[in-house]
Amino acid sequence: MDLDERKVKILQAVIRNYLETGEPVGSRTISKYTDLNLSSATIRNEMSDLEELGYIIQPHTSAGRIPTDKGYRLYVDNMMEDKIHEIEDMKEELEKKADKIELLLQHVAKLLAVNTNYTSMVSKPQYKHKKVKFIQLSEVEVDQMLTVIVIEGNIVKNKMIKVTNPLNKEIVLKLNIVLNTFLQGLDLTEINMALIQKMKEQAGEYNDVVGLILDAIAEAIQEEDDLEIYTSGATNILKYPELSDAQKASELLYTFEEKEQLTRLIKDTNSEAENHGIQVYIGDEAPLQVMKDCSVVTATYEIEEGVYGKIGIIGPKRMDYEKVVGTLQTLMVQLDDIFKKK
Amino acid sequence: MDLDERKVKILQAVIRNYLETGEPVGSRTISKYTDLNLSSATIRNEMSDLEELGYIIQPHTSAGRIPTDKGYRLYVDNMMEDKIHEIEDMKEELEKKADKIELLLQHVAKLLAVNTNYTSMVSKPQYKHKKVKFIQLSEVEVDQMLTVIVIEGNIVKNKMIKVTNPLNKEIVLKLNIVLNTFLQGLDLTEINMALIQKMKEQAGEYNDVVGLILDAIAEAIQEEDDLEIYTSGATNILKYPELSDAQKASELLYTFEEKEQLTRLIKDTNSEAENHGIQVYIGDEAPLQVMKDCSVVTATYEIEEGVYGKIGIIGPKRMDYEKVVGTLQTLMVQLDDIFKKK
DNA sequence: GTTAGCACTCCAACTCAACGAGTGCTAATA
DNA sequence: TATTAGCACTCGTTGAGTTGGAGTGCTAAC
Repeated sequence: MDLDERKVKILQAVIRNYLETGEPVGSRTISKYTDLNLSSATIRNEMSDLEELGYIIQPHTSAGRIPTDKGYRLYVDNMMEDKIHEIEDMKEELEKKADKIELLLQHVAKLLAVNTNYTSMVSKPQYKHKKVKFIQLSEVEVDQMLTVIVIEGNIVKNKMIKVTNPLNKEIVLKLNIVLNTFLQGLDLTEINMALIQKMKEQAGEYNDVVGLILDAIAEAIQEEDDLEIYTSGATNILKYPELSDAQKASELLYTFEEKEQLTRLIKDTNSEAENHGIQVYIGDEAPLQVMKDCSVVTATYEIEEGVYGKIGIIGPKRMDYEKVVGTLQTLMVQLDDIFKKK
Repeated sequence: MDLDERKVKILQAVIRNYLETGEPVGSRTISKYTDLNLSSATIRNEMSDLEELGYIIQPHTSAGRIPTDKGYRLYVDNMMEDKIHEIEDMKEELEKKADKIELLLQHVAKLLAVNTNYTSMVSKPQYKHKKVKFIQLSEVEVDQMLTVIVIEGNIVKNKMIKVTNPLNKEIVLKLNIVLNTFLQGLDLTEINMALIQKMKEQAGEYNDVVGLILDAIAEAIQEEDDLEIYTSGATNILKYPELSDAQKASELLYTFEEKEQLTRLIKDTNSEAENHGIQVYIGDEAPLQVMKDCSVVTATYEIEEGVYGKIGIIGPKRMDYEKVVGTLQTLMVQLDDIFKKK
């Protein structure tokens, strides 16, 4: 027995209907609401076959059928193929816009969630080797020095430094020159003891300030090291009865609040993501145990060669896959627009 | 009939027990687990009185009693008086520590939530008249200028500005001097057209850059204008059955996710808060309709004269008030420590 | 004033039957 | 041979009793 066209159509109908209602769908429903013009009895036979093939399942003997993970998988693979290709082709060339990127991504997450009624997450792109691009030391108050550090990707970090004895303008100028000539273009691994020693020599009696600034740089780069994730619409999962029983909902919501599990998810999917397109994880395929009753759709965006982040949707398995993929797509276009405008 | 000491003790016992169990408490329980040495019948009589006085209520005829809002109010007012005074006395003198303050407050929120098992919120202190303290323009790349703006409270903002024709070092120096001499110490209302015109004159052919920088300043100050709120432990509310029915929980969680309702709450409680101490809102007293089944405890902290933020706890009405107030207190001490150390 | 005792109330949990949606199977039909 | 009508069967859901227990109010005795 194999999967002929009619079976696929019936499977499609079952899935579509189940996506809408969340209830098991019976043969009579399919018979009435499709243009196949088959009696419920015939549908029953076909559905029986589909069950044997593992695409649908009965939650209990006298209930309708619901799709299995395998069924969803077929649906996604077959019916979405076009859409997915479409998107893979449009290589988003996102202009870097590092300051305010947090707000932007938060906004993206929000849009995603509002448009889909599912939960969204967006990860901040990470540069692999964070290089120092520019350092500036300036006096804000007599004992307060401001260190501005710009790292690769025009990410700007600030750190106030308290000094006990004030530095005069010349010293500040000199320190700025020393700092920039020594450190520009280096990442953390390249700033070694020998280098630090030399800088401190040049700084003379102000070597303690250099120490503080180096700490600030380390801190700034370290800060960028942990993958930041923005989520939105976490409470949307409560809209789907199959996910909103106390136990499950609580675990899921907790996962969205404490994001460190999500970073694992992002990292896991990153490593697999040789193709930088859209990926769909259904049920147990999802990289996190808590999401075993969910589907996860992720997309990768690149802001420059090798620097990319993820955007994703988490929702029930009866997720409106077409819409989700569509939304991810439009949102990428919008992202593009925003980046280009600024 | 008035509220004698024994009635208060019984009321106390009812509330304490209800806080623990979340179940209506009966006369027998009180009789057994207090040192009053009264039979359940006597307790029954007293409870009947307490009900008549409006401190407790029966959810249905043959059930135990649960405290009314009035009951909780008495409990809080009477039994917490000492604690509240204690805290009002300890005027927290929080040293300002503006950069990284976001992380710090986030941490505070987390600690609060973890310690209490309720939901916490922390608002960022706001300066009323945001004055420009320091401006710095520097070249990061040939067409990329970085504007650093420090405003009152040592809040640092950055903005990248793209220029079409590069500025040489002298021009940058000159612009920095112009910007700082003209703008230092001013807030948004004081930067008027006349001033802007004068600055542009001084900037000569680079007046467009001045325009961009002014925009950046406006943006930076605007950004600080909206009250930022950090929350933690939103999912904790699901631990309390009386709050975790689908409808209520969903609304509450949504409120914590979309924080703009919380800003209203903070602002409302601010205006009332002539006393900068701890305030308890029980049930309908809470400033937000969604929290009508909750209690809200807020505390005000001051980082300098007139600049304060709020920290607060939202939980079920059967909240462990003593613990919450205690935790708020310890956390304030910790906050103090952190500020002083740095 | 306190307590023991008892009748009463009412919720929660359980059982049970009726119902209905949906199935599988068989026999008839095109 | 594929499709369909018909029917018996299954099983979860719903709603109506039933019961037990926790808790109360009241009364009479201490």
